[in-house]
Formats: sequence, C-alpha cells, structure tokens
Amino acid sequence: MATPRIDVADSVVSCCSPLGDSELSEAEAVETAMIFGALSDPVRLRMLSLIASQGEVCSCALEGPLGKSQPTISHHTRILNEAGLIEGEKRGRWMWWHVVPEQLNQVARILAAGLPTT
Amino acid sequence: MATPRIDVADSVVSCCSPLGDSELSEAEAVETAMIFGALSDPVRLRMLSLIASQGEVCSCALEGPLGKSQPTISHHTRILNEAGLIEGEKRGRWMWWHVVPEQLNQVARILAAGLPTT
DNA sequence: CCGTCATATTGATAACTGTCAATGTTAAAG
DNA sequence: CTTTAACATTGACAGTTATCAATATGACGG
Repeated sequence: MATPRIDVADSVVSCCSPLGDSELSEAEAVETAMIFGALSDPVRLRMLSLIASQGEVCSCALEGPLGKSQPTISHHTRILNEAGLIEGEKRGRWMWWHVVPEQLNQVARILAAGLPTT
Repeated sequence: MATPRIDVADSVVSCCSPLGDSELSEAEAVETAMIFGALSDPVRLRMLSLIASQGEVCSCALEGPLGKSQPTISHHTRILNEAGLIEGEKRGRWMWWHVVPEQLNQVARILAAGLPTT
C-alpha cells in the first residue's frame, strides 16, 4: 500500500448515534471503539497535538519530539489516518499530515450528547 | 431515576489542555490516553450507552443486554469508573451506575478544541 | 544509473487486554 | 446462624498492541 488512505470523503463515523440517544448497535460500537482506540495512546495524542497546533507537519518532524523510531512513527500515523483523524499528502519525499476537524468534531459530538438532558 | 444527580468532586481530567492549544505534556497524554482507552471497547461503549439512556442502571441489568459474564461486566464497570466516566452507588445488594456528564463534556472539549480555531 | 534520504513494510518480542471459571465478600432473607 | 443473591477479585489463557531492527519502496540529486 504505497498510498496511504488519505480520503475521508466518507467519515469513519458515518452516522454515529450519540451515546445517550438510543442503544448503540454492535456495529456502531465496534466502529466507534476503533476510533477511540486510535486516541488511546499517549504517543498518538501528542502526535495529534503537534499536528493540530502546527497545521501541517512532516513525518520527519515527529520523530524527534516524540522520541520514537521512524517505523513507530509510521505505525502511529497510519492508525490515526485509518481512524479518519488525520490526512496525509506526499510532496516530494516528505509526507505532510494535517488533522481532520470534521472527524474530531464528530467524535466530540458523540460524547457531548451522551448525557441525559442538556 | 430520570435525572441522575452527580456529585463528582474531582474530574479525572482535571486541567486537560485541548489538543490544538499547546503541546500535550507526557503526563497529560498518559492521563488522557487512559480515558480514551476506557472508551475504546465496544462492550464498554454499549454499556455507557445503556447507562446514559436509562439514567441509572444496576449491574445486574447489564449482563443480559451485553451478553457477557458477570466478572466481565464487573471488569468493565471498574474501568469506566476509574476513567471517571461513570459513578456507582451500592444500595442493598445492588450496584447502581450513572454517567458523569462533566467528564463526558470535558473529554469532548479536548477534541473539539483540537482544531485550527474555527 | 547510482547513491542518498524519507517513508512504508515485515518480523520478532515484550507488554497489555478481554474473557470466563473459580472463589471471596457482603448484604438481605429465612 | 445459615442460605442465597449480587458483586468483586483472582488466575489463566488467547488475542491484541507498541516497539524497534532489518529491509523494501520511491523520489530526488548528481
């Protein structure tokens, strides 16, 4: 797979019923759990933070600050990408990553709605 | 049992800097990752959904719908509780669980803020 | 074409996680 | 006190995950 799946036309959380509305279906639960799983690692959170705060970041610029090897960085960017949280574009030899605000908002909405009244 | 009253004293995500603001510290990242980890399991998400939609739920009422054994249910409620997402109260022999809206909102805010300040 | 640089992939390994049977604990009931 | 019901805890096992060394791919500069 030389080309990372950087198309988020279909957000991974497509319809995403909020937690409190109705009962979460098994399929939705698995789908949503996958996304939270991508967020459940300290390295990936700091990675996401770095990318979010800088707008666009090259993979090579993550290795240093995160203190991880190149394969490990590649591994984590892949997971964040597959969760629809970041997208990448290859320019020359460099891979540039940026966050997907829609997806972050979508996930946030799932949580924010998971309450009784509001 | 309509509106669960919450007396959550200290949210687990106490200060929780949003993703996009500054760089996430290692400690904050570990703390936040732990919470997302609690949300990264399909069974726990459906559990949270059940509790959220019913306001208050007994542990015994989770075993059936989730199709898991009693120790497994206990294991998951513990993890959600340690993440500050639910709170429990023992009344007689039954353990009653309710969600902690503040914590859900807090986590949601971390995500929603991780964007280019739209 | 050759060497170099940035990234992806593979393989191996240690650590973590979800699951249940068995057992412990505590509170209501008889 | 004894029994029973609801949860918690422990122990074991299978599946998953994070990590890095080694290697492959692919683009740029000579």
